[in-house]
Amino acid sequence: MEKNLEILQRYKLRNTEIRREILSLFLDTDYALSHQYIEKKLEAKFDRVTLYRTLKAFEESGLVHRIANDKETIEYALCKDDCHAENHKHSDNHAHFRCEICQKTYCLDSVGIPDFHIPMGFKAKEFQLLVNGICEKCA
Amino acid sequence: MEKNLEILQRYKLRNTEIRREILSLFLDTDYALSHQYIEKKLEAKFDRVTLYRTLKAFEESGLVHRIANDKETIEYALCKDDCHAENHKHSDNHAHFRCEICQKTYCLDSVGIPDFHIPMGFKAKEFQLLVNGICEKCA
DNA sequence: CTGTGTGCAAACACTTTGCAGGTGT
DNA sequence: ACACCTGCAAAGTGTTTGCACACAG
Repeated sequence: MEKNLEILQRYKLRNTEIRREILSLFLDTDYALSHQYIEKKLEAKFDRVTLYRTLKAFEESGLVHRIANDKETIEYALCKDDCHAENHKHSDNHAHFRCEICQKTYCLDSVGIPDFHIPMGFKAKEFQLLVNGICEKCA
Repeated sequence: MEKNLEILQRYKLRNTEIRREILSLFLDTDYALSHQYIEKKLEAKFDRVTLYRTLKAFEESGLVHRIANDKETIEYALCKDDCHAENHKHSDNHAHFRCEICQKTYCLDSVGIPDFHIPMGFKAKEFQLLVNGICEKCA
């Protein structure tokens, strides 16, 4: 995978097998991935600890972002399109959609966070919008 | 505490010591509480397991709601004002604000979720807006 | 060659479950 | 009286740390 290599380089991540594979998983999937899901997909090919560290490295480099949800599990996603492009700083300011039925979380890159009024005194820096509902496929 | 008793009754929760105390904690605090925080406050007065079950009961009865965040820990909050009033169904459709410095999460009851466009095919049911930034006190 | 990544073992932290006894209504 | 709540013990699950070795740059 040429593309994977290039992406890893851009984020100053070393080109190792597990990183290439996990990156491929992210690229091939249109919803957010949890540690658990990835582990299952990788079928014990790698150590669980390494997976933790890989996800951490991906997050810290800015390759993926963590998605807020009200469950116990954390999910990660690549931003689509130009988000993981030149600007090494992620703008996570788009909405996320979580399907009640299939439990998958999608980035709604087209949905920016709309303007709204914040009470006096609070300085807002970043917004995350989580929408719960039913997705296309489950409808 | 007269008020506590009344609230517990309204949510069909039995009037036990731990429930009264935890409810008081929620009433006395203007930010969201995590299991950990409550446990510390209660100073080993009750079993940790009971605390888990109490929070679960509070959540299921609709007394508190779970707040989405991108950390590992889950936080709970009473809705302010009329939210934990007559309607036993919570509307969590208000924004939450998390301070980067003090790490506290506040309900911004005054901030409703604004309208925005959801892509075709997705059926939205509930919205949660998380705002990260710096709060009044830490500014 | 050097610094970083990986796998293994173990520790640690978090959450759930089952059961016996106690308590609210 | 009955259903529900609590505490304890234990199991189950998730996450982190330290270390030795391997590997990418």
